Order: sequence, then structure tokens, then C-alpha cells
Amino acid sequence: MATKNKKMKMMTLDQMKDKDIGKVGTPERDKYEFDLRMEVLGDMIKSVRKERKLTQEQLGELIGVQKSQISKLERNTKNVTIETILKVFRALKANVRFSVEMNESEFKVA
Amino acid sequence: MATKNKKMKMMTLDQMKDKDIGKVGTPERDKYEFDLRMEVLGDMIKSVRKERKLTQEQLGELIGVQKSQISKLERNTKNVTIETILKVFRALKANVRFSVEMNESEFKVA
DNA sequence: CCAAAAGTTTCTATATAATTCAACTTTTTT
DNA sequence: AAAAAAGTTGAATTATATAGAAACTTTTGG
Repeated sequence: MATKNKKMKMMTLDQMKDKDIGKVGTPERDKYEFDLRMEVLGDMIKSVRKERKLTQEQLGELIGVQKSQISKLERNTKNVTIETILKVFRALKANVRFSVEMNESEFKVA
Repeated sequence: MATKNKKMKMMTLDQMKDKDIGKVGTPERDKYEFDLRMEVLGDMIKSVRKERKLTQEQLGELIGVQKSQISKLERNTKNVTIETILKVFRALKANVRFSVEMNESEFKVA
């Protein structure tokens, strides 16, 4: 099994921001792109919230939920509904976009 | 209120495929990008399923659910979990990706 | 036009996501 | 090093997404 604790995940995200995305201020810096995997979703929320300089409590107020709920969304993220994702990122003034990519070759009808 | 029935939504999608995305066979044709909005999610599933020439029943078999469930995902899409989205598109051999975009200017801390 | 196939709907059950509250732990500030 | 602020956790509750079955409607092909 690969190293998989929370610290490690956060590190990876932070490294990404600095190394892959570019310096703060550049337009590139303000667009993050991740694969949609539930394991990182929580980190995405946390990362954007931090960028916005908000506490969990403040973000909670924007949405109308308790800070404990935000905490759970940021950590326990096993499965979440789209509505929740949208609600959170809307409050963070972040656009969420969703792409579906299909390559002909990959599909063989049985 | 804008015209908002199902027929219209499907039309829009189909038009998109032909006009905006390009001819079948080109690599561009096989990548769709949407804002993450729940209203279109069902249409996305339907659209990709059709592309794969599958019936709801066949798609259901791939995933392990009844055709009625697929129907619901395609129409009633009010809210869905990420897991479900991934499950469906994985069965359709489509890559799903998810990006978060934030522009500095849009956010004013109150 | 009829039959078969495909898709939809309703009813119902079950699992689990969303949420709160309060106590607790960790981090930050002074 | 205390106090305050921020974040986490667990238990309990509520809301709702997932799902199947069966009856129904619409579409398609002969």
C-alpha cells in the first residue's frame, strides 16, 4: 500500500499549487485541475477555503451549516452529492466544471 | 422562465455535439465539457450511452442495476452522489474529470 | 397495425449522506 | 503557558439517494 495519510495528501496538493500551477497572481495559479477522485475532494475544499482566508466556521455560515460539517466534508470525504459540492464551491466563488472524455478505441461492445 | 423541457435540453446537447465539438472521428468530438450543473447530468449520461449504442437495460447490466434505475438517473437527475456518477461513466468507458476554477477578482470578503 | 423492445413511473424498502450538538484536541495568539 | 480560536470526533437524527418490481407508456421493426 502506498503512503496514504492525510498529511501526505495535503503536501501533494500544496506542492502542486506551487510547482505545477505557477506563482500567485498569474492567471494559471487561479485555476486548479484535479481528477475527480473522492479522496482528494476534501483537500480541494480545504485548499480553496484557505485561499479565501476563511475559517471552517465562516464557510459554514456562508452555506448555512455548522463548522463540524465543513470539517467532515474536508476530511471524511468518502462520498458526497453533487448538490453539496456545488453548494460549497459556490460559496467559495469557485467555478466547478466537469468534463466527460470518451475515446472511441477504449470501448469494445461485448 | 426559459424553455426548459427535456426535449429542448437533448436538442441543445445534440446540437453541441455536431456544431461545437466537431465531426465524428476527430479527437475533439470525443471530449465533452460542461459546467457542473445537475440539470444536464442526466442528458450527459444519455448522450454517452447512446454514443455507445447501449440500451438502458444493457447499461444497467454493466453496472448491476435495473433499467429503471438508469432511466431515473437520466431524467430525474436532481441530485446524485459522486460514486454514482463515476460508476456510470466508468461503465461507459468515459473519463470524468472535474476542475475547480477560481478567479481572485470575483471574491470579496465581506 | 401489431408485437416486441425500450423507456418511464409509482410504490416501497434500505442504506447512507447531511446535519447538529457538545465535548474534545490542536493550533494560534497574547 | 494560559486563553482563545480553530478544527475534529462521536453519537444521534433527519432527509434523501439508491434500488428493485411491476405496471404502464412510448418507440421501433416487421
